[in-house]
Amino acid sequence: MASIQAIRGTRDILPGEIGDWQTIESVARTILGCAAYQEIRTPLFEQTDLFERGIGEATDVVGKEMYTFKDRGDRSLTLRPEGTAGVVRSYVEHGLHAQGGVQRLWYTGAMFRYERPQAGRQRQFHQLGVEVLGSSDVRADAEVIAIANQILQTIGLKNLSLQLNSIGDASDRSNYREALVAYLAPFQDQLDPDSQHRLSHNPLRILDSKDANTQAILDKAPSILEYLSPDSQKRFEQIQALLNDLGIPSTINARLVRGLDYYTHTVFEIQSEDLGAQATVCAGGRYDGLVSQLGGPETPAVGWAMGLERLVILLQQLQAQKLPSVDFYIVSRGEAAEAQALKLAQALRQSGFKTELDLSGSAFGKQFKRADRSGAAACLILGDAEAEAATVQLKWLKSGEQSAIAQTELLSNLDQLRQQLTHATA
RNA sequence: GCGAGCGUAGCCAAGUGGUUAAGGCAGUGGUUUGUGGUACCACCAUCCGGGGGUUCGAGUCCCCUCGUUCGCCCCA
Repeated sequence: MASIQAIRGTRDILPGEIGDWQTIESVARTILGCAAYQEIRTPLFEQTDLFERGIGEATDVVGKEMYTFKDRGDRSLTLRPEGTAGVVRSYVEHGLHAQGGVQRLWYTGAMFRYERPQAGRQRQFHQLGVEVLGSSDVRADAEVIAIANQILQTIGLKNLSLQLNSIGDASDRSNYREALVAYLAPFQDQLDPDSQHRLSHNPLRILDSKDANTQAILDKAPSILEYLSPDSQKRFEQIQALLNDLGIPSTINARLVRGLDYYTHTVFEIQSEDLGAQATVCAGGRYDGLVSQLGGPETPAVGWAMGLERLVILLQQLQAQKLPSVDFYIVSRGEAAEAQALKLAQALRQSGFKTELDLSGSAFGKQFKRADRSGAAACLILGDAEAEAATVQLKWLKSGEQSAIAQTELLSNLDQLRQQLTHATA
């Protein structure tokens, strides 16, 4: 194809589906506002180093999925593959911790990962996420999960499940890692190739393997939950109790480990039954070590991110798109009438009516046809006679009732008009 | 990065080697130069994602390429 098209893994969001995006954003904005979270906007690209140190060099996201390039000053920059690292960098750089207390932040925007595009996965995609910085209270973990849950419920999504796990602190994990490797070593030959490789590099991720044989071997493997210290254990029990009190059902999944290195203790995912292989709609957890790792003071933190494209897919599954209809469709013919029609349209718009002006100049019959298709409640008609008398024909399209009214009178009785509109559309 | 499927107009879609590429929806014009939603008529792909090859002849077969879908990896 000779014409230029959007590059692989990117997509235009056209007017027909923008409503779903706006629904999701406004629901989230309202809920986050009520929970006293503040929006933060950070740059789309950062020093490459930030992601390498923050996310972990051994992770796939950093190892093979980053959009990294040199700028003209020979600096290595990377299009952000996720939101947390940038938010934490900003938090440290601007000394937000010095403001004391807990910082509750949220963000939304485009993220970039160089992956093979697939349903629910693109190279440029959008996330909405929250970060609570400065609290180690278990209630913070519960709060962020409750908010995620509230957003998804309010949007109207069904068939979701919350999976919960604890991966303990660094020492719990290193104890467990040893135990897991000790258990798996004798089975090394029977593991799938990826898992064999991970045995030496990142053994915990073997738990995630979808290979049936590997999973069978894992059935008798030790569980991370048996290796939690008493403190970690207590945390995990508390979070479960809190969610239970909040009436949020959850499932413990001891094999849930996340792909980014910075997580500690609580990790969770919310999955949908109605998506394909990319079923995770929201994921997150606690990351107590990240802030200090990026040069800030020891700061406990917890957060999550949602994949907006995936939410849009789910939203589209459960509602037929209905075209937004307009209040008034204005048809006109003749020089004077056309000029008056424009003025009338502006006046109605300024008063908050959704008003569409027919610009075609074609025959009245054609204009009426378009008026009908626009789904307008009423049609305003201006021809030579109306222009002369400074009146306008007001026609209710559903009933077909039509009457002449002075333009000034129309504009001075807007409240009444508004009432008639709600009746006409009801 | 790997495996498999698909790619015909804005959308859905027939066509499986032989002159001019069905049909439906949408769109545009008309019947109707001041009144719509129904109906009827007309128009709407010199071309089958792109490039190359086989053939007397290709949308139809082969190769490459791009895109897309599903899965793996991984992830939101």
